[in-house]
Amino acid sequence: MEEQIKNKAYDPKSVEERWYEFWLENDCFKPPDSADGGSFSIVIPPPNVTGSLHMGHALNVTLQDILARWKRMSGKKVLWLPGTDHAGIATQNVVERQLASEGIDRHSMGRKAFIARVWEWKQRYGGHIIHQLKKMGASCDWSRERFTLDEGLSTAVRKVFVGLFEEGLIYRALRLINWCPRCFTALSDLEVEHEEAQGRLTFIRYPIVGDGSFVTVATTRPETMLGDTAVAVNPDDPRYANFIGKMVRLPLTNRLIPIVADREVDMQFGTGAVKVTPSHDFNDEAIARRQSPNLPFVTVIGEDGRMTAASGKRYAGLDRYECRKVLVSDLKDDQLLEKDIPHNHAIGHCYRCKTVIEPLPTTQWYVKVESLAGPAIEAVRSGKIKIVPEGWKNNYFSWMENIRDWCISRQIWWGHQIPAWYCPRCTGMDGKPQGANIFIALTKKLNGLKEGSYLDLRAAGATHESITSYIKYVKVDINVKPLSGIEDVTACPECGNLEILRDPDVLDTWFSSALWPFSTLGWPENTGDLKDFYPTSVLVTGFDILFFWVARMIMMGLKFMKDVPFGNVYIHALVRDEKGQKMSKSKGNVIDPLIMIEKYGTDAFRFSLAAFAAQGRDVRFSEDRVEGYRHFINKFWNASRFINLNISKYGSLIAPDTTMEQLGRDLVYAAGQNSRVTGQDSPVAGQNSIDSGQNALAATQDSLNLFDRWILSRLSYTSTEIERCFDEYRFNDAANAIYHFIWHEFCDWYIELSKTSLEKEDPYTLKCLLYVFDNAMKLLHPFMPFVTEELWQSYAHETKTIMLVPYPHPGLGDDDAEKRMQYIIDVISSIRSIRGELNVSPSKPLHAMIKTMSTDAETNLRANCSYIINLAHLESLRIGAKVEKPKGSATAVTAEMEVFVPLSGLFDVKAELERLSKELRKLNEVIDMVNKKLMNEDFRDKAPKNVLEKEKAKFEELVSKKDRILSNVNKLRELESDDTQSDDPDTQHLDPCNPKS
RNA sequence: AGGCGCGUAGCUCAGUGGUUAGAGCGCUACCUUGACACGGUAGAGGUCAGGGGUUCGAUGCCCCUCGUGCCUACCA
Repeated sequence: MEEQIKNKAYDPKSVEERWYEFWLENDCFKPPDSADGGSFSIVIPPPNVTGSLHMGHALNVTLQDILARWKRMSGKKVLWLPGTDHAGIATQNVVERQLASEGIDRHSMGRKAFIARVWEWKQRYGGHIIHQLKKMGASCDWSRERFTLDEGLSTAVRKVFVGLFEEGLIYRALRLINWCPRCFTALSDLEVEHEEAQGRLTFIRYPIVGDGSFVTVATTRPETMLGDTAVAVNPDDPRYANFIGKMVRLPLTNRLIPIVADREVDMQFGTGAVKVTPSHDFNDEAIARRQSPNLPFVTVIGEDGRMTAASGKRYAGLDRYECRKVLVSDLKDDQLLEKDIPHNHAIGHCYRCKTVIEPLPTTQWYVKVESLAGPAIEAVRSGKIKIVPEGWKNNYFSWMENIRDWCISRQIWWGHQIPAWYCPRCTGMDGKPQGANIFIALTKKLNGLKEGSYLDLRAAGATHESITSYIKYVKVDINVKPLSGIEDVTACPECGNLEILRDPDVLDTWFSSALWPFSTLGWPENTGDLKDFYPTSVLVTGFDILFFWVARMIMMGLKFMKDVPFGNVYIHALVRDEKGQKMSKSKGNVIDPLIMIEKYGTDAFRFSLAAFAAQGRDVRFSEDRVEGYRHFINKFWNASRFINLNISKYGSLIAPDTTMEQLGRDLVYAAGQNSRVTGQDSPVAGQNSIDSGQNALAATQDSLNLFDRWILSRLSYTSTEIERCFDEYRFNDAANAIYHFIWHEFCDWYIELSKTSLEKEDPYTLKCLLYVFDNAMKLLHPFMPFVTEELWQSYAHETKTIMLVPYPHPGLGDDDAEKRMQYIIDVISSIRSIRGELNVSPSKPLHAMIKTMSTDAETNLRANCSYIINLAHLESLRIGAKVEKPKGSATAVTAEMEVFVPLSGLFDVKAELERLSKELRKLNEVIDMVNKKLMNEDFRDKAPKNVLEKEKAKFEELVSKKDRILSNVNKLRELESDDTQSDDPDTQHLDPCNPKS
């Protein structure tokens, strides 16, 4: 406590690490063995092992931590399960880059050694982000941390793969896929980012065989013409009706290709004739498959993005873009280039490396999603899964309803290797021995061969063992039949062959992520965690992975757990910079969360994120606001200093060594004795409900002072509000509610008022201060775990951490106290306003008189006049129905009273007249408006009665107020013409607060 | 091209079919008052994008326009 009193400012650095260690040592993040309130679980969206904390993570983690801490304090058995995913492509890229700097490539070191190297990297650097999550204060149960390549999770992956495979929901297919020529792997549709770019539309003449005329086609990718196998026109296009069935000579090659008809050809676009390159365009592939017989596929671009041998001698080996230039110039030379005009279109890029993707025909593994999507759609439609904010539901549906099969194989090494094997000895679907259809490249020559079919290599004398140990890559033709099983397949079930080969591909990282909500809880084992925590309560994530991850988790959860993976999905915004731009390294507008923490402390940073997390809106992050919330923490810190100072001063009012818990019980006990507070419910005991409601306080009106009652009522209201906000994931509203309560109610008013009653040694005020502050710390804790723990520990408590203390529950309000308090606030504010606007020095004590218009107002003001005197800095105050306005006073008019402040001598009549007429102006505007409404017959007839009544009452009040101001104005006018501004004797001998005077 | 969202104070954003539309930051004036200058008090500042419509009543609901952002899409 002494420590705290010394420091006028909160210093987060000296605090945060200490308490995080403390929580860990005391196992505060682990779910208790039992809890009455049921369980609450969240699995973290696993960040990439390669990742380091960015704003998105920071927001994501903050929101989850708020929920976890809130639910924990609310008595739930909370599990927040952390972990990372292995991020196949990204991680492999990182390590390959590292290797490249050492002059090594992964193929030369071999698969085994490479994977060992990645693990090494992972152990060394992979924990980085976990460390950063801890800095954020994340209350994850670290003892349950998981990694998607863990043994347990790999078992789950294996089981799911085999299950789906055996059911025919996983299959291999040869078709066009998105290929990244830099990452050297297939990508799923989702992993391709489309970006609008300025390109060119090239019009090329294809000579028609026989008649010397041309058909002109338009293309954005001229280099693919080398792989054209047809030209397509719409069968209804009269321009080309006679062309269908004719042959054209493909320029720059000697190939003849047909002109075919296809309904999908858009007659409006380009020339209405389209070149068809089935190997390099999804659309063309579809045309090719619609033709009968199917059009042939000629692949002219290879996996490395260079032209293949099939493109002809002149172009083979050229980069695809280089080839484009050469080819266009060649066409020009041949007079076959009609025109080449600028053209905007969308181009797909690899989401990992931004390289332009190349559609290529390859054999890949797919998940047939249609049957999985149905139930997943239904789960959301039926409300079994609630998506918040609701707007995202539509996105979810529209994607799910048009979902396409999911390509899950990746041609990389880091990941779950596909559990599929091939027997080279068995006969394949094309009638050949399968070994002839398995192509293998080796890292070194074996018996004179560096590559060839498995059969070729064996025929040359290489053993199965030597082949498998020197594999560089393997390509398994679509005609080869895969074998799969929970256990590794070591012998061909058909022919008993022991010399079989494993599929080299690994699974898409999202395949394992899709199982995350149950694989992390121990599935396929039947664990206690699964029973306790599945389905999880809520998934907190960004919308950017709604399809990648959320949708797939729902499908997999329903399929393998027969239940949804989570009840709620809270989708939060993207964090942008203050200009609304997406943060990205290339733009250089990235704000590093760790720098924010360093500068302002974790609590201020977390609170900022929560306060800006309005639903359905992006977060525009600006550092100024973080600073603002650091000020808020400081305010809170100093409120605590104030309380501690007063404990030192007035501690004798409470028993020595009283804990906060005891204090609460005492408050109730005393209440029972002298009827300060009635009721069975203690404000702090029991469920910790804040019972300041009518029941509890009915008998206290004469004993607890107005302000104690008022602040208890505000606390109660705030708790109610916060609980409602949390329930609806309105984090920003919750943050604002607590901010407003602490700063503008507790500090601005209650602390100021308490100074007066503490001077009178009112023990209840001290107790209320402590009690309300104690609850404020609890309310704030989920947002600001560190400072609240630090402060909480400086008070005597019976429990060891604020983390596990019951969260304040909503209670009843005290309307009577709120209404009375409003009078006091109005009076004090109006006097302050007079002071401020008439430029009266704050240090000058004033006299004031209040003419009351009801006995209720009068009693209320009299009971609290010492507070008014202190807060408005008065020398004297007279209250009564008969108070007359002294000459030369400034006035303020409120609903039930008039306030006069005699200001002879330091009084600028003009300024006061100005002030009053400004108020009159405003008032007149409103009166006009209300009057218009009331004069409207339709309004009187059709508006609901209560609204009508309200308007009438409002009108009366406004008019009365106006009259009173007017009369004050008139008196001032008289004064203005009166030169003798002598001191008013009335103000001289005022007896402060004496009702009789 | 389709879908979704946004446009409210100088800035960032809340908000609601019916009180004089709010907050934070910023701004202005005054104040070093014993919790806090990372503070206090008092102020200034808004045709709620524009135009129609529904309604007794619209910033809120509907339509259109303009501006802006995002997602989805095989127009070569």
